[in-house]
Amino acid sequence: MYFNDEKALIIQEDGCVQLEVNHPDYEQMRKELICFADLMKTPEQFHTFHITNTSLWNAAAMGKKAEEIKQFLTTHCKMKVPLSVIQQVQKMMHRYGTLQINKENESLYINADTSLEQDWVQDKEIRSLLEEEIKEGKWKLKKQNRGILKKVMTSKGYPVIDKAGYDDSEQLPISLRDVTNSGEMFHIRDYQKEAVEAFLNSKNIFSGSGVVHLPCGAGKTMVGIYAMAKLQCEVLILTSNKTSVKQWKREIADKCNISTSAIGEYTGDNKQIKPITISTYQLLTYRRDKQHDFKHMKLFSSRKWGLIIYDEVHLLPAPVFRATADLQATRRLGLTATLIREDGRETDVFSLVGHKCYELHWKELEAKGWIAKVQCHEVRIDLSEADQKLYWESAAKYKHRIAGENSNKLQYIQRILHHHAHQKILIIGQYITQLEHIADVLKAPVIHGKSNNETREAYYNAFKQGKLNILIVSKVANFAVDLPNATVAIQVSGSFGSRQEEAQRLGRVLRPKKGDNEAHFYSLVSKDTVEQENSMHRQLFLVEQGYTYDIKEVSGDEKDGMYLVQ
DNA sequence: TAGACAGGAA
DNA sequence: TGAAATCCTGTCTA
Repeated sequence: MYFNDEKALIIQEDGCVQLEVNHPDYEQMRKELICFADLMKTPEQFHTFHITNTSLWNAAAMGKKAEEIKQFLTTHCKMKVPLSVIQQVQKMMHRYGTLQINKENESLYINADTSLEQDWVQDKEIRSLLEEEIKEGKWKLKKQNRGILKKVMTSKGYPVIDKAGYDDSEQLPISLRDVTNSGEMFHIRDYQKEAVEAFLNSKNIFSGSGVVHLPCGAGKTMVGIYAMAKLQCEVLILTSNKTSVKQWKREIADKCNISTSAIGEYTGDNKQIKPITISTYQLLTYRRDKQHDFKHMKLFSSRKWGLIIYDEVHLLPAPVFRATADLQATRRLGLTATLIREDGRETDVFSLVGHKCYELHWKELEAKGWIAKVQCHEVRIDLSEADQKLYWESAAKYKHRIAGENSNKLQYIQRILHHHAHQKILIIGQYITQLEHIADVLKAPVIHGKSNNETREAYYNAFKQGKLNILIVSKVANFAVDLPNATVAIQVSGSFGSRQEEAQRLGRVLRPKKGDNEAHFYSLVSKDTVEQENSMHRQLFLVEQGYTYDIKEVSGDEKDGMYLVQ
């Protein structure tokens, strides 16, 4: 069989694409591939991508053509591209845009391109959501099925473009201010403006709804606020926690000409419903037990919202998906830094909130200087002798923790601290006992879930003001929006293969730095354990964004710390 | 009537 | 896979 060794790709029948890491065109290839395929694995020699229906539609939504993709695959494949892959690309990209939902005289219709096969009509589940056939390629559908139909059709390989528009909403005059409360001049950044334009004019599955994908610290709140100012309507904002509710409220009051009495918090301790209302996912999904209803879901229909903002949309809980399915007549804006979920429900986010309508890769923002340049290091450390015995004798479910708490990690933490002396360093980990032990040895404070607010604030402030250089934090780092930024982050343990957590933690050093604008992210991993496997998966999202981990293998009895200083 | 705290949920 | 964090509510205390 013809096999060209100079080419970079191997393509399998199931849509998996292997990219040779040492190929001279690796970087260029990676950039091309992530436009239409998902990164699945990153072992040392080949990175595996997967071409899926969703990844192809996303490419189509962002303006890519089937021909370009086929051309790219054919040009760079070591051998002949499997026919099944060519067909999938052809079929899915061509299907995109051929099915539409339209509104005529208050009724909803689905219109299909009749030059294509109408096999979707044969599907029982899809049929049950339709009302009647008007003529070939035109079906009437029940209004209440608008969301669920899109979801079902999408999952079966038929993306529908929703052009039925939105219900009338209550108007609310909002404009941006030029000067903030602290007297600073304020203007919106170009990319934030572009994101909102893309959202309002999105021509993908939903016109006028969608997900904006921006790195941590790129000012996603401002994107939401600018969208509000453009739309001039009443807004419901859903976010992940109470600190974030307060932050939205503060930002809106600071950046907009609007009376604070028009902004309401709808949380456990304060249930206001105002023209701008901010709430949490957890309140919405609260119910006493499975026999009771979600009593706060009615917030969705309590006013004529013109826009619903889903902050951190990747965290969207299952019951809110269901509610969102019924909300297709309200404009929706999703905001996220990491549109990935380990439960695979990102397709649901696409089909119910909206497709990705704007994206700025982390590395692009770095190049523009809006975020710091981060060097990622993975330090692979041998298990200590005691832990090694324990590890091999223990059942699988305990191995992750033993590897995470590997006592050899401590000496490498100390070496890294020594190497970055006088810089601001966050040590982040998963297990409280481990963190407390580290805190003990380093004589540094630790903050975890049970630390009260005064303690947290006191340490955060000391850290911000430079009175404190080392701060140890638990999983609070995944949630706390007020956790101060640092120059160096050391991850000592983490939860299984969470790509989101890895990205979140790297985000802790992204704020631009004075001088060379450089920061470091270290991930300490026990060599040849489940932790090493998990860490590969954790890194996938960041590798997709263009980060590379420089890997150092070290053994437990090494006495010199030179490996860090080269 | 505010604050503390336990218990359940996802 | 397991551990930890968060939030909401109801109850108890001062």
